[in-house]
Amino acid sequence: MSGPRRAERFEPAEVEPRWTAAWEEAGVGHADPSSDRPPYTIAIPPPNVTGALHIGHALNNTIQDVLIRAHRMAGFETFWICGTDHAGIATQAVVEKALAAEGIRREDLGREEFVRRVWEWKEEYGGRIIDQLKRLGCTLDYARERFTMDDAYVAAVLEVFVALHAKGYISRDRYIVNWDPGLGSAISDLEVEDREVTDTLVRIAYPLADGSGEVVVATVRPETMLGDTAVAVNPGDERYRHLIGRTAILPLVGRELPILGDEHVDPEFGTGALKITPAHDPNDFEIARRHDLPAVGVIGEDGRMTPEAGKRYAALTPAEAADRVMADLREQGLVRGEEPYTHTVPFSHRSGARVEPLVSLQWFCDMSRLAAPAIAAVEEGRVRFHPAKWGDVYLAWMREIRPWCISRQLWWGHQLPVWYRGEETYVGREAPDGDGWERDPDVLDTWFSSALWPFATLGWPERTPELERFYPTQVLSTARDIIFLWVARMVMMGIEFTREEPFADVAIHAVVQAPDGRRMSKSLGTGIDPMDEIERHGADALRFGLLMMSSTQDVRFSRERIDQGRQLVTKLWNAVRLVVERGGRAGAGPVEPASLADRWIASRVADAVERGAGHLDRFELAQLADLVYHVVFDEYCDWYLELLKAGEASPEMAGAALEQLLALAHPLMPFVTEEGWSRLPGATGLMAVHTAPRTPGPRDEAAEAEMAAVQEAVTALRGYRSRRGLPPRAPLLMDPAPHLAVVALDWVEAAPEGEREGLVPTLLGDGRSIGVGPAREAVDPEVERARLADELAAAESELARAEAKLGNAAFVERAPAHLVDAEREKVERYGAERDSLAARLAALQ
RNA sequence: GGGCGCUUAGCUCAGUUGGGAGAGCACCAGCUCGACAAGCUGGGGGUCACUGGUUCGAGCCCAGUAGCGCCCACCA
Repeated sequence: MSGPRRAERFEPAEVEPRWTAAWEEAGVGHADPSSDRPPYTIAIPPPNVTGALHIGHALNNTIQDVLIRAHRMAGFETFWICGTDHAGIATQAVVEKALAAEGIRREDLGREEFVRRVWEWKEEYGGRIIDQLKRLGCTLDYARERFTMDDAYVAAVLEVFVALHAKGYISRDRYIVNWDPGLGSAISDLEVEDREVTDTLVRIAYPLADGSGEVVVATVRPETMLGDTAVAVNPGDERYRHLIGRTAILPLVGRELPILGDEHVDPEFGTGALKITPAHDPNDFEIARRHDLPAVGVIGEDGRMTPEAGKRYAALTPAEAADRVMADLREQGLVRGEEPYTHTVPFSHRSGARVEPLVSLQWFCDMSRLAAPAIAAVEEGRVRFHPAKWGDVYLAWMREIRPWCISRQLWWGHQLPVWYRGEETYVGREAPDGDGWERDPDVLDTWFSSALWPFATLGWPERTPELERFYPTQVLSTARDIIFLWVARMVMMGIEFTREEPFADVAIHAVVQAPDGRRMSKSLGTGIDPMDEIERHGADALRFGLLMMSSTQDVRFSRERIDQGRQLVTKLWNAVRLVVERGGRAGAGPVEPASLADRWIASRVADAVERGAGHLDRFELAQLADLVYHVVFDEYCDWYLELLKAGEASPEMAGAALEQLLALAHPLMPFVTEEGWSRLPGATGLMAVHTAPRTPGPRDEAAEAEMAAVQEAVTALRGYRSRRGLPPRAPLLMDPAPHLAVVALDWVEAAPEGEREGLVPTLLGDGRSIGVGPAREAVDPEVERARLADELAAAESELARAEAKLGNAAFVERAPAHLVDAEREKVERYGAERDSLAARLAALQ
């Protein structure tokens, strides 16, 4: 008594880790600078050292692994640079949070001890994402893992800072910056996001000094009036022109404010008179520079009112100060109106706090001269974006580039190579000689060090073998959200310090959103953990699904795509089992086709290989995934393997075609293809380094046309069988030789005389017969009548359509001849079919 | 205020140079057949957002409209 036969199932959880280990052991990802193969390098966008793999990482790294694996198999010496980023703010925040759980503040520890704790944290938890990348199947060069705070990397960062300072690009300035009160640090323009907020727009009367009246200003930040140093009006504004040059008195403070004219003021807005607070508004800051006005800082870096705001307000929060100012103004009868006002307000991307613009002493990098060659690089095509439109976005930003505030008031990061002693300032990697020098406590913006990633990871400024051999890199793959933050800055720094563009192609991929269209984020609870998906269906399925989703636009996460990947994995696996069972082999070299089916599949595989290479060249990975799916599923499995089972194809060709398909699919689904390869007799070595030439064979148009006829016929017969309710077990055999299929169906006798022609016109076109056997089912005349009526209606509709087209003289005259001929052919064919169907229907009545 | 993108089946999305609209999931019907029930076969389902234009012919090209999304700019 034997139970049902059990298929050997593909178990990703068992299979995948095994191959990850095998690839690592074989050094698949390890680059050899002395190799004579052409280099192909990608620098991974370094994930945050404390981070975990999210969907965006999974997609981005799948894309990179596809590119790397495909080029490795194509004979390149591939180097996928591996590493993590110290991610100053994010990492510091994570560690601070952990310390807070123990009731410790970083100030309690002091800087040195705190930084030591961060390093401890990094050693303990820093490798998690690297392990996750291995689980995803990524063949990075793990042995050369880099970190943006490695000694060599730090040296590169300091070298760059010193060099840029020497050229006069980096300097220290007192300037209005985006102050993040939550972080206690300045942040750059790119780390600020606008949010809509409804505030109250209040109108405040400022009395004129000569007692002749008042000027009314409008503001949403009444507490900033304490720092006003002028009132501005538009010089063309008739209402106020006479006030220019006169003086107003700042209420509550008593300061004299010059009234001046400036084109920036919009007469239409508010009252048309603008209070000028140079220390707390970027526009006011500019106006103040133009008119040489002093700045009075009333909000401090601690986020509270300063002594300069006056005793009554000092140490309050700005919100408290606003209330008190309003109360005091009301008391003095100086409030002239209040209305709700909705506008955009800057918030910190980092801490979420409302950004407080304030004047602060910071280090800035002038980007204008760095930008010029980086603009030319894209304009002249040495750096190409895919899709190309992102190049325009890059250029638009670069052409309007502004100074970059690079200093951060944090503890974790690259401390500035700047020393002070009294009034002296020294910039250099080592402290200068002499006593009393103190190092600037600030650190650099994380993106400053990230900007050096493609060459600092290769040992620059040393001329290492890796740098000589693998720089510049070929491709940079990322989502669009860091084009400015990172991509643009890498191009600038790469050109400045290596005289070469750091990469030639920038592949911009989709941003994966939550299934409901919201942003995927842990805090919103909309995140999807890729490791869960791997657990569910395996890394291959996840990789495939993500690639299918990665068309050029933003896309919602769809688990169905991962299911589709799982289907393909299963299909491929079972195809291997069947081919092995039928005696198929790998590595047999060119196989002589033994049948129409063989010729057909060889041609279809050649087509897929060729189109796949094109998709890869154009970074169209979603199309590549779709192509692989269809050639494997629809062509190889649905048709070719069915023909193999029917004895219409040869095991030799089945093995050869499978070898090519496994190689084609391997970069997308490395695990199942590697496992399948290992099961195929004759297969040697790892599929991951399978470099057998995959130049596409010749297409066989004749075989494709004949096979199309067979497919059409078989599909028609299956449809007929199903509509007639005949048993699906009824055999359906094909003999493709020499030119067409002869179909034998033992139920065909049930079809009325004459119907067979309409059923399989392709087959009977040159007189071949259908083999017949005993009828198994009686046909219900009612059902049959209805079916014939439907088919008659369809034929008539087709006929009418073709006749209408041919009735259009312009069509006959101007359309290509083959299309016109096709319509003429249809008129004949459907005319005959209509007549035949009508006759049969009449016979049934 | 400027720029970019999107709108195709119930859902998520493909759709090459303009020549009879596709996939996965979902749905209906039938199938445990010696690769595969994580499966197979057949089927139903679409005003390609809307309006106009170009063309013999438009999902595709052009103009406009509406809705949604993103980026940049940052009139207090």
